[in-house]
Amino acid sequence: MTLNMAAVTVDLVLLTIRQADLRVLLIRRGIPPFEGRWALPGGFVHDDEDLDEAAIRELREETGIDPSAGHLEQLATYGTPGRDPRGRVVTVAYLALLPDLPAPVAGSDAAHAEWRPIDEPDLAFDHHRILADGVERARAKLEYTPLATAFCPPEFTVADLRLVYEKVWHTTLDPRNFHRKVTSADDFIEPTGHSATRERGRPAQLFRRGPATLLHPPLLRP
Amino acid sequence: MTLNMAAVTVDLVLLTIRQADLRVLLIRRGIPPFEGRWALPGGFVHDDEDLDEAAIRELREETGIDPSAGHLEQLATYGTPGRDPRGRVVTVAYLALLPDLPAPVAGSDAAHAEWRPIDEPDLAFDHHRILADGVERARAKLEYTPLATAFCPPEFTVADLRLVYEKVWHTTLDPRNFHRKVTSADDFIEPTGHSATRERGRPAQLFRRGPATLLHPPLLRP
DNA sequence: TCAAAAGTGTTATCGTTACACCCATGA
DNA sequence: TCATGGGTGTAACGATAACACTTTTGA
Repeated sequence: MTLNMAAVTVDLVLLTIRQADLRVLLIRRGIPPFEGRWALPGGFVHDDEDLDEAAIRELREETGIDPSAGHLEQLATYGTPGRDPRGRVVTVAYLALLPDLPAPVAGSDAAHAEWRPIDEPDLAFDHHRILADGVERARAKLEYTPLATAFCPPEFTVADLRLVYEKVWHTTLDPRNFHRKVTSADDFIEPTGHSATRERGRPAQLFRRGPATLLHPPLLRP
Repeated sequence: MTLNMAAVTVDLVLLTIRQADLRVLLIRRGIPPFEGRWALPGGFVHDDEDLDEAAIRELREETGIDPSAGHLEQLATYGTPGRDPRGRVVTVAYLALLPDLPAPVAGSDAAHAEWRPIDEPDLAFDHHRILADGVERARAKLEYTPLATAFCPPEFTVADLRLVYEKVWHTTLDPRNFHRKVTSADDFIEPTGHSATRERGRPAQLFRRGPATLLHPPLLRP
């Protein structure tokens, strides 16, 4: 039973909107291999643990937050021989979309964790490819699902939501048409009755996530 | 290095349109566990082999065809403890969309392979869930990608392509509007100049796959 | 009163749907 | 000639994009 065996890990692509930019949580590696390089957080899957459970546990360890605040899904699995110089390691990557946390990176065995721009170069292992796949998945999912709300706090304005789309897609959207589209899409967002005043301008209504699981009609990238 | 280790397999969800129905290739298991039950084809990933390579090898072994004839992509990974009674087995599932093969199931260690309806009950392991995920992925991908052509032979008619959509989505589509939509979508299909006569009716133009990787505008499920 | 952001109305355009209609073949 | 499926035309409808305009706040 030793042939065809591999170590199994989960790696996390944690995305958030922070300081008006799309960012990913990276960890500065303290030990070889790739010592001193940025890497995705992750760890071994325990013997009695399902893959999703391992991803949730790692998310809690790295950020201290519950996945119900955002969104967590399996991304893809990477197992090229030699991707880890220590031996055969197959990693199941997970993608999380998270609100900007007031309490960031609480844990943690991750002493040097930071929210970094998504174009950070020189990542450890094949993490550049995993990150690129995660970002592309997030971009595509924003079109057909209401997952943009996973980047938002429990109550948010239409402008907050628009900023999510603009930063993830790296584009600009017409605020007036965007407003009409998201407020008229079935069950996407629901008004809470409250409103929020920013520094300037008219106060905006606050919304929370609606029950929709698919966006109809979709919001297509320009 | 023995903790957190698992056997790694690939399982294949091979879909085709056969006898005017969406079908999946299943294998009748000859040995325990689940002896006598239908299962997805699959096998162990070799020590020097990438995951995609293992999937391609298994596809060749099970069907004798090259994946370039259709489409092969990673689907998802399943690793619930206890999913295989023999021990910890993590399986990376792949989804293939294939044309109806004149030479089916050539291989093979799979003595009892058959193209079965996709609602086949009582599959081995957690293969019911994997199959359901594969079918749903195929349904979704037909909306936004030109992958319906992967179910077709190198030359096909618009009616052939429409049948793919109708069988995968389990619905009916207006032949006239479908024709206009697929012939006007950018780079989806290209006329070969040939035409084909069926038993009845006017001969139809033959097409081949175009270079598009995304379908614009998309073909949404009714 | 002004700047800034929220939100509504209007119009041209495009894609979809439903269906009338014509075309090209085998029997 | 008729039945059958291939393929085009067209009009009503709905979604989108561009942008003029009104609303509500802080400074």
